Amino acid sequence: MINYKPLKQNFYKRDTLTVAKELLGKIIVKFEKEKILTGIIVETEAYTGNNDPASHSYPGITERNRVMFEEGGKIYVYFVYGNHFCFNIVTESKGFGSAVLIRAIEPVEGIDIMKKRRPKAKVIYELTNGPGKFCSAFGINRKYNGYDLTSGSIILTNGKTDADIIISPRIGIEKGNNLLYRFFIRDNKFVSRHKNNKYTTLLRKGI
DNA sequence: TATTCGATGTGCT
DNA sequence: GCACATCGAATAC
Repeated sequence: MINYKPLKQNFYKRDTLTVAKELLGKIIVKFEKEKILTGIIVETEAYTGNNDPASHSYPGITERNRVMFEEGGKIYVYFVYGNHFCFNIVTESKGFGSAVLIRAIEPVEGIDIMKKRRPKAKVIYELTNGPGKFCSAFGINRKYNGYDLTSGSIILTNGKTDADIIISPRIGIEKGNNLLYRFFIRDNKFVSRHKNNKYTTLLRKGI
């Protein structure tokens, strides 16, 4: 088994849009009892502390969004639509109120476990091509809220960085639709499907 | 294949 | 009481 080296906290304590973009291609690793789950991050969304009306942090600190205001490198998990969890990575400095939502990953290790947790998935990409699906496949729930990504049972590590990326409006929100805060890897079949691709912009990663 | 819609729990007004 | 960073079944074509 590979000895994964966690990204350090200074990776997360930067501008949220930069972190959201650079998270593409990174590997998420979850250590379970005698098992390991890994996957490549292929789709993210930024939720900033800069006058972003769609961000949970927008109204200020509450019991739910408290972790968003902590220092970059923490996990923010919340429950949504009565059924699903969403996994976010807190960014920037303490008090800032910002995070990146992980919307989709490409499974690498532990696919047998993911299939057991998502028996309805007919093809591999249905295991993790959406924020709720990813959390279900990885067994992520509210107990991970507030976890430290640099020293716990979930870490990120370096992966590929040479793919093209696409920027678009965020999915499933009403407010802040004008902001191009969604990032995903071009032509990757694990990206969550959605209708409007007409506002997307193509960029080469690293610019 | 594309679009609509119901289920569901919790945070916040 | 209502909105909600979703999913998947049902419906319409």
